[in-house]
This record gives sequence, structure tokens and C-alpha cells, in this order.
Amino acid sequence: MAALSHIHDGTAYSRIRQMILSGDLAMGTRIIETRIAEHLGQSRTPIREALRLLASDGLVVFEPNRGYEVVCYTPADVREIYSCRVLLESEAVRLVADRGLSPERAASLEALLDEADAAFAAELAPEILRQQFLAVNNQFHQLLYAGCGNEMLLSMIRKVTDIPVGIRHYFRFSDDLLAGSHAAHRKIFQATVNRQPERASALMREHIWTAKDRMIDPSEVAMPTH
Amino acid sequence: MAALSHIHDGTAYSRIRQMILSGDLAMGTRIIETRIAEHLGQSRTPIREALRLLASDGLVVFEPNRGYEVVCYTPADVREIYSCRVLLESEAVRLVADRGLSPERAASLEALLDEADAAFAAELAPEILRQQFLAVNNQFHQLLYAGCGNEMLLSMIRKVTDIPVGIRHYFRFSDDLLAGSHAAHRKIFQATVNRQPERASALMREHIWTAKDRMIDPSEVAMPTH
DNA sequence: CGTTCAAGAATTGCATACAATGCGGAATGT
DNA sequence: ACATTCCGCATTGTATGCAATTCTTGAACG
Repeated sequence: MAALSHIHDGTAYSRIRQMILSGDLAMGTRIIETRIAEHLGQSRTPIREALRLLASDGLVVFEPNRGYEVVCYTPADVREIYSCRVLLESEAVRLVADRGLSPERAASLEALLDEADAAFAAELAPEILRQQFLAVNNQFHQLLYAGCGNEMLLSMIRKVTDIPVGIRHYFRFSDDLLAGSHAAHRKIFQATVNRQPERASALMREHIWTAKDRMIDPSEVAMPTH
Repeated sequence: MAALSHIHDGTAYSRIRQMILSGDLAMGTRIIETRIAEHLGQSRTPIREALRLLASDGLVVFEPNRGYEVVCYTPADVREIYSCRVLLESEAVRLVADRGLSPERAASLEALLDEADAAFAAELAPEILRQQFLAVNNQFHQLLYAGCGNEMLLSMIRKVTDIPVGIRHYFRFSDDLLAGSHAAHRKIFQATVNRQPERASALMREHIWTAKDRMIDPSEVAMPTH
């Protein structure tokens, strides 16, 4: 089930999950079973099961007899997550570069990169560009690892990747930084198609470390109080 | 919730979980909600929630409208798991060696190692020795990583570590191999207390790789038919 | 004015009932 | 004899009701 958590079917689980990831349910908001139930037009029973699943995904926190609320990551949590991303994703891309990328996937990835190029060229409003790039960014990473040959590794990567968009408030953004990230993607892609596992892996480590360095100082960030 | 999955409270979740890990419910066994429910003296509702959680842990596989069965790892799955263990645990021990081990934890670990020594010296029956060592082995690993400072990493390690004991049938065992594993533990522990992160990490990688190499060939292993 | 306690409201935990689905075996036709 | 259809049983999916717990509010008291 959780192994298929990236599939968007119509189940209560995936619908609530999407609400959290997209920020419709902001980080830290309390979740009341009956409210969600009537919002989705179902009874509490399937909602409860979905919420327990989401708790095990780490997207909501659960306290017995108290209920659920959407997870609210601290900057320290996000740093942990990015440390794990460095580890997992550099390994995944190493495997892919070692096994070789299928031509179809290479083409899809290149299309994604071109799409990002187009977004930059289009001179969009900063916030729009940022959203657009983030979407393409996520697709690029997922698609790149898809053929790594280790499902367990992939499921762990999804766990550290599928987190509420709200955490982007912990990061600095600028057109320059976005462009730099995009350039890194091109280099990683190139090393991968060239079958240079160590190089692709090192580039990926640096890429994610750079993202981690963009985190703003804990003292600056306005944390929800809990 | 899942972050606390190593705690053994009396919930249906942890009880079923323990049944699976211990082998009381063998790999591949179909799980019928009503049967488990009456076995645990509860209604189906909490059982269902527990089973969904276990599905997300990967300990049971779930098919909609069909139900659950205890996960049945193929040798290939186990190889994946061990690849992940190499990655995660070598990183965890690196972090611990870098941060330094608290004196209490160091003492506990040393006690565990001495306990293993005692087991070897006791000239137990091979099967008993094997079980005893496996138990101490798991405790050693868990306790060693506990202070790594990255909860997300720890939860991922638990995921690849807490798997049904049944998989031990995929591995070769002998007193020599056990003794070798024990010696590796001592060396890893020593490098850790000596604050040699790279060395501890490399030793851990080799330690788990060695375990992986002990897997018997897929052609030799009698797989349950499904 | 602040603190404490209690009663009511809101919410979760669990059990039960019923609907929907899937599976197996018997009956039927070729 | 074999394939096919249909019926009945076993099991899962969902809704609802009630008990247990927690939270809130307000009044009494220091």
C-alpha cells in the first residue's frame, strides 16, 4: 500500500495525503475525523484508517485519545530530512548511472529539462516561476531514480521527498539559485547518460547539499507555536 | 506512531507485529481479520487499523477487497534490504563515531559484546547459540545507532532491520561465521569509541556486505509457492 | 483579579450490523 | 468429459451507535 503511495487514486488516503502535501491542510492544523469525513462524504471508519496510514508515513502526528494534526517540521527536522536525501539520492543516481538509463526515460528527462528552460525563458513572475520549477524539479528527481532497481530505496526516497510544500518557507529562493539548481540537474543528467556513476553521485550530493545550505537560519524563521 | 514502532505496548498493532517478526505468523500466511480479532479478543475495527499500519511498514501485503497476508520476501528482496542496510547503517555509525558515544551507552554496548562472548564460551547447541547471538546482534546494532542524532535515519534503519526472522533461512550459518560477525562488532565498537568515523563506517559496510554474501543462492532456497 | 473545580460539549475508541465483493463448488448444457 | 453459469459462503468495506476520554467554559472561591 505505502509502496504505491505515489499513485493518486480516489481513496480517502490519497485525497487527504494530497491535501497535506499541497498545503490545503497547513502544517500544524488539527485534524478532526468527523470534519474530514463529511468533507469527503464518507463515514469516520475509512477516514480513521487513512489517518493512521498517514501517521505511519509521517505526514500527520497522532496522539492516542487526542487525535491527529498535520506534521509541523522544525528546521532541524528538515535538516535531518535533507541529510537523508543526500545519502539516498546520491546512491540511487549512482545505481542508475551504473545500470544505464533506458532511451525512453532519457528522453522524458530531457523533455523535463527543456520544459524548465522554457519556464526560465518565459520571464514569468518570480512566484509562478518558482512553483513551476518546483513541480518540474520533483518530477525530474523521481523519474531519474525510477530505474535504479531497488524498490526499497525508492520507497525511502519517496518518504523524504513527499513532504508538505509548506517547508519551502524555510528556504531562501532567488532566480539565481533556481537557475543554479537547474544547471546542476543538467550536469547530473549528463553524467548519468554518460555512465559515470561516481560523478553523477558526487554531483547529486553537492546538489542536495546546496539546497540544504539555502535553509534560512532557525532564528529568522517564524515558527508556528506549539 | 510508526516512529515508536519499536515500543512493545499492548496494542493490536504491536502484538500482531511481534507475531510476524517472531515467525508465529509465518511468511506468506493469509491473515483473516475476524480470526485475528477473536484471537486478540477485540473487534475487527482496531485490527483493521493495525493491519493497514503493518502494510505501510511492509510487514503485510494488502490487496483491496482481498485482504492481507504476511509479507514473503524473495531472496532478491532481501538483497535489496541489505543494500539499504549497508548505506544507512554505515552512515549512522559514522555519525555516532563523529559525535562520540556517551559513556553509559559505551558501557551497555560493551556489556552486550561480553554477553556474546559468554554465549560462545558456553558451548551451546548450534541452534541455541545462533538464536542467542541473533538477539544480541540486533540489540547491538540498535543501541549503537541510537545516538546518531538523526531520527529520520533511525526510523529508516528500523524499517530495514525489523523484518520477519523467517528470512534467516536464506542465510548460511556456521559457528565460524558467527564468530567472525562477533569479531567485526568488536572492531566497529572500538573504532567508534576511538572517534574514527571513516573507519567505523568502512567496517560497518564490510560487516553487512559479508552478511549479504552469506545469502544462499536463489536456486538452492526452497521458496513457498505463490 | 486570578485560580480551581465541575459540568457539559466535543472528540476519539471500539463494537456491531449490514452492504459489497470475491471465491468455490454444484448444477447444467454441449 | 469438459466448459460455463449461477448460487451460496466467506471475507472485506462502510456506516452507525454508544462508551470513554479529553477539552472548554463558566461559576465559585480565595
